[in-house]
Amino acid sequence: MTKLAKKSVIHHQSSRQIKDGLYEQVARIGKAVSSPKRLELLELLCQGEMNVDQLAVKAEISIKLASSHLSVLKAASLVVSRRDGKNIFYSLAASEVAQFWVDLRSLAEERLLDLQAALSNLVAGSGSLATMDRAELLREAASGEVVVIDVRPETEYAAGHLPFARSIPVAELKKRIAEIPKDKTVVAYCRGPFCLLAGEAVSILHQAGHKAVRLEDGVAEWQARGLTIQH
Amino acid sequence: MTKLAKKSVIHHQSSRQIKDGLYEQVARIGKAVSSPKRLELLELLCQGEMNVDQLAVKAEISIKLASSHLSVLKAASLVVSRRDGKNIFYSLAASEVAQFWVDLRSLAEERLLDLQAALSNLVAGSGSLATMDRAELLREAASGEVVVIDVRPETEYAAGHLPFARSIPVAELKKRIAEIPKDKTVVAYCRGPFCLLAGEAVSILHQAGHKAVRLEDGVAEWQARGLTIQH
DNA sequence: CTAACATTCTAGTAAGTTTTAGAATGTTAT
DNA sequence: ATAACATTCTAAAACTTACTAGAATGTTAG
Repeated sequence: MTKLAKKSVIHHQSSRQIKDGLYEQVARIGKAVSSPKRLELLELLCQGEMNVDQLAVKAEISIKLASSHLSVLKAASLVVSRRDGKNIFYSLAASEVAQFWVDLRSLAEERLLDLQAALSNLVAGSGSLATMDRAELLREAASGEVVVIDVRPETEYAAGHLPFARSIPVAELKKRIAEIPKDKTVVAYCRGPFCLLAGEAVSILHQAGHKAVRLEDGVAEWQARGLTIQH
Repeated sequence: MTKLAKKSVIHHQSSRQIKDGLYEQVARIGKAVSSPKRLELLELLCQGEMNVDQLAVKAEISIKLASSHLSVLKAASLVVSRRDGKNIFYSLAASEVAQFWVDLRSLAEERLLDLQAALSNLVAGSGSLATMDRAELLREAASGEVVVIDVRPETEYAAGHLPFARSIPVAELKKRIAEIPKDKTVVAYCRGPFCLLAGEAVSILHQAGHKAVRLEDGVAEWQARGLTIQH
């Protein structure tokens, strides 16, 4: 009656314990996305399947650290892995994860003034494509009025890209610049608003006398709007 | 040239530093939603404005702890506060925050088997309203075929509720059960899928010989589907 | 077998989080 | 002035995280 009373049942959860358990589960996802490096890895995986080495190089961290972050993401069921020969390839566990990354980033952009400021600095450098909406862009790309180029590494282009886009990785842009017609506006895109590749590409194109603008969307943003991706 | 060279510029950020800064900002939101108690507070605030004391009581934590969690949410710009007399009332900083809570919880439900299992235990107790879709429910509620009751505390009902819903807080349900017509199906809802109030209400109604089902939606879920809330 | 890819274990440092508690402070209503 | 509401500061304990490094382990291709 005194010490042993407690709650009189042991194998039955109190409603408080049930609730705590539920919120704790959701917090697992929150914890998984509470580290900047894990978010960067997640965004890279939105570009398509990659092995640990590619992820580590692109995120500029050690393989061991990448591996441990990836195992956290995997424990939260946000990513899955697959072995192919010597390599282990990671990919998003579901398309909802890409959607969630876009939602999370959008919320952060809406709510955090620091982030808005940082992004407007980036945009100031290379004119962003604010005015043109996606349907309009699609129409102009289809008709050939504008040239859409995907400046990510070619493997990411191969894993999925915007309709009518051509692959010209930013690393090859200078030597391949002759491929781009001088009389048309070039729309360059990369991994999304946080990626700097499209900005670089626009600078290079401007220096070469092209009319070029940046599209902030990447494939994840494009898909999040319900638009289709080409393979 | 040796030690001072480093990167030759001090007031100019490297592209790595820029990126790190961007992801770090987004991680601020992730950190804010990485604690179970903060998530519970966020869900409570989805029900409407509340002061610290109400939040602390409902989340079953001390006022001081509630206060410190709330200041974390405020630092992440997810909530705002307002003083009214002796009380400080917190509320969501924007409707996008409620939408984000629903998105985050949905992702967790989709990805985490543990959470699915915990929820199916809850649902097993009180038959959930899986079959009826929202438009259908709305029609039946409008025509009076079903009776929709909001079993949250009355102040939460007053802050916003589903169309055609009547307020009968679960604490008063037993003594007010005569108010409910015996010949109609009762649909009870509360704060959302993680809230146990509607389940309790359904049990009480069943014991009293009523036909009753639970609607898992709360106002946040209802709004997240683009449906309107009544005030 | 060897080399390449990746993970795991151990271990350590550094830093941050969650929670509780006591005391002090500030604001507002009565 | 006093009481109620809420925050802030301090401190401490328990815990978790991020990162680095070295060594060992496991898997697969050739």
